[in-house]
Formats: sequence, structure tokens, C-alpha cells
Amino acid sequence: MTGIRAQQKEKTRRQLIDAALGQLSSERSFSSLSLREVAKEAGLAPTSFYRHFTDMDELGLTLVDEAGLTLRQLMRQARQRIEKGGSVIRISVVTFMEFIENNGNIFRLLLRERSGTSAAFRAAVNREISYFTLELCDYLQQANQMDAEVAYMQANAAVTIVFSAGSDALDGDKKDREQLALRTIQQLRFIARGAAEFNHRLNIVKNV
Amino acid sequence: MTGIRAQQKEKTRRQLIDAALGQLSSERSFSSLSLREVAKEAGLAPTSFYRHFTDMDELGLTLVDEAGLTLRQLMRQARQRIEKGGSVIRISVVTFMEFIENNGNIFRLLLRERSGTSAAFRAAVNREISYFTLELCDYLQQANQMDAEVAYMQANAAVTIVFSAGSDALDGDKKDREQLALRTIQQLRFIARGAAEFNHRLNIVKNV
DNA sequence: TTTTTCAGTGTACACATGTACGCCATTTTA
DNA sequence: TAAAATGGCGTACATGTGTACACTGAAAAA
Repeated sequence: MTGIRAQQKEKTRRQLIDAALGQLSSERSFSSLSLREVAKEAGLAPTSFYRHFTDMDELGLTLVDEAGLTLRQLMRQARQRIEKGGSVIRISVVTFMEFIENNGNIFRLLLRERSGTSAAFRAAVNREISYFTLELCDYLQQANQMDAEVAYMQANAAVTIVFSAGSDALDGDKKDREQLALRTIQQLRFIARGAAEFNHRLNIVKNV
Repeated sequence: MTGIRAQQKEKTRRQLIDAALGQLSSERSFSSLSLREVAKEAGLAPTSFYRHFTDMDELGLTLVDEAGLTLRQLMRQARQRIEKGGSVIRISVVTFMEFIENNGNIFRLLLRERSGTSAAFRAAVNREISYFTLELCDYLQQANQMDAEVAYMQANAAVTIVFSAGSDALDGDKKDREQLALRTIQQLRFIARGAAEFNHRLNIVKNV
């Protein structure tokens, strides 16, 4: 017994989430969405909204979680591609750019709420990004036998660069995005090279 | 003759600008400010606002210009310090962190509107940041005899990293900020090292 | 079967917003 | 000095907002 009632409730909850996501665009931020708008878009009376969320904020935090999920799915996709061989950096950047093309509004949500007016939102977004960073950090340590701290600094810098490029990509066309990808790849190589060198010197010191 | 009238007008215009700036905080973004609030804070009747700006948007763009001005003043300060000797990277980062401490709300404005819902705002902020980047790019070319494109990529990456660190610094305390500064300095060194090496290889190719 | 629970509705209210309009007082121009 | 321009004010209005409240019908529990 699933509970026909709980099932229906879950369904309209999703409608609310999807309604909110659907209203996001380059000229519409989550904070500019009203409870009434979202409820209307979901085909609900305004007051029914409260049966699912106490607040627009609560809905928003749910969206951020949703975005984090999409982000992790992105990473899985990238890893699969990497296992098939090729430049790790290139594949990662290209995958990320594809992600942005297909999930522009979700990415915008993350970008905006990261510097938004709600501390809870900022924390939630930063948490998602830190997962992202830590996974990359692990990878660097394992694949390149890197010092933990050096790996973290590289991972953090790389994620920052990639997210910033993603932000730029949102406003550009296909052509811009390709050029942006090339630049980003080069910048990530700078970082990787600098970190590797530092790591090398660190190893020498350790062995003495 | 200054025109006692124009003089007074300029004064209340400033009051509006300052009122808007004054209302910005970590939990209050420009887009959440209402025309009435700003007018009230400036000691004006709501409708008088229109004597100075057609729109809140127009006020906002003025604020972005203001922020750009502050940013350039920051660079001047950094250059002065650098001329007195010391690590360029360290001095730049420390200066930037000081800037954030003293101008948190202006910096927040830039961060937020860069990913905001108004294309005009985004363009304005990106313009200011590109000035910032280009100046650094010039410096790198001149001081390190760097290839133009490599210098640009380094400058762009460095500015991205520093801005992102600035964003993180906004939410932390003094202690966090110091640690953040150290990390940022190291990351900038990674980038500088990687770029320098690439530039070196480029020179070899050119000389053949 | 009877009772309880609860997702969803419609009405209603107080409140904040942008801005049109007409007025005033003072500076500026003629 | 007379006329025009203009910064600032108060009133007024339509619109959108969050949410309190009482209600309904169907599912779940007793």
C-alpha cells in the first residue's frame, strides 16, 4: 500500500518544484518569484502552497538540493567519459559546458543564490559546491599522488575557474562558448602545472 | 555662478545614491530595495525620486559606476604599495581583502548584479571587471615580457580567483579571511608559475 | 460503518508598491 | 520686474503580495 493520498501529495509537490524551476530564466531569479505565481503555474490555489512548504524559502532550498543532484549527475557523466580515455581537463570542461547549455536555469540558480540575501541559501549552495570540489580533490590526490593541501588548493581554484566560465557562458552564444572553453582549458593547465611543480618540490623536502 | 539650483539638485541626487548604498547589506540586495524605501531614507517624497532617476534601474547603474570607481581606487592603492617593494601577489591580495572589509556592500553589489536579472547590469559589472583585468594584463606583459594572450589568460584567471575569494571573505570573520588570503596567494602562484612556464616554451618556439 | 485526517478551495484583509496628477515655492530666464 | 522652469510635496489609485480563516470532499483510521 503506497497510500494513494501520499502519492498524490508527492505529485503536486513536484508540480510546485517544476513550476518554480520553469519560471527561472535569465531575467527572472528565484527571489523575484512570488508564492502566488508559483502556485498558479502549478495549477494550485495560493493557499494550497502551504500544504507543501511553509515558505518560498523552503521551496528554494529544495531547488538548491535539486541543483546539487544535477551537478553530481554531471560529475558521473564526466567520469564515465574520462574512463574512456582522453584529456581529463578537456573532457571535464566540455562536459561542464554541455551541462550549462542544458541546465542554464539551474546553474543560474546556484550562481545567484551563492551571493544572495539568505544565509541559508548561501550555505546550501556552498555545500553543494564543496562536494564538487572535494571529489575533484580526491581524484587529484589519487591520480597524481598529490599532497592533500596542494590538491585541495588546485581543486578549489579549478572549480572556481570553471564556475566562472560557466557564468560567462550563460550570456554568450555557441561560438563564444567554444572560445571560452579553450581559454578555460588553458587556465586549468596553468593551475595544474603550477600545483604539480609545487607538489614536486614538496616531495623533495619530505624525502630529505 | 554655479547655479544654486543645480547645486541643490546634485546634493539630493547624492542623498539618493547614498541612501541606496546605505541600505545594502548581506541580507538586502539592490533589487530588493523599493523606490519608496530609498526615497524615504533620503528624506524625499516618493514621487520626487523621478526628478533624478527615471527608474530604480537607472539608480542601480549609477551605483555600479560608483563601485567601479572604488575598484579603480583600490588598484591605485595596490600599485602604490607595490612600488615600495614586496611580493606583488601578496600585496595585491592583502589590499583586496582590506578593500572587502571596508567596502563589503559595494563589493556585494558587484557580485550580485553580475549574475542578476538585468542584462544591462550584468554588462555594466562585466565592463568594470574587464577594466580591472586589462590593467593587470598590461602589467604582466610589461613586467614579465609576456605574450599578450598568455598574459590575458593569467590575468583573467587571477581576477576570477581573487573575486571568488572576496566573495568567500564576505561571510567569514577575520580569522577566516587570513586563511583565505593565504590560500589565494598560493593559488595565484600556481597560476603565475603555470603561465610563466607556458610563456617560456612559447618564446623558445618563436626564437626557432 | 463511523470518525478523523487533510490536501485543496475561495474569500477576505491589511499592506506595500509604482506612478499619474495637480499644486506650491523658489530659482532662473527674459 | 514679469514670466517661465523646475525641484519637491501630497493625494490618489490600481495592482500584487502573504496569509488567516472557514469550508469541502475524499482518503485513512477506528
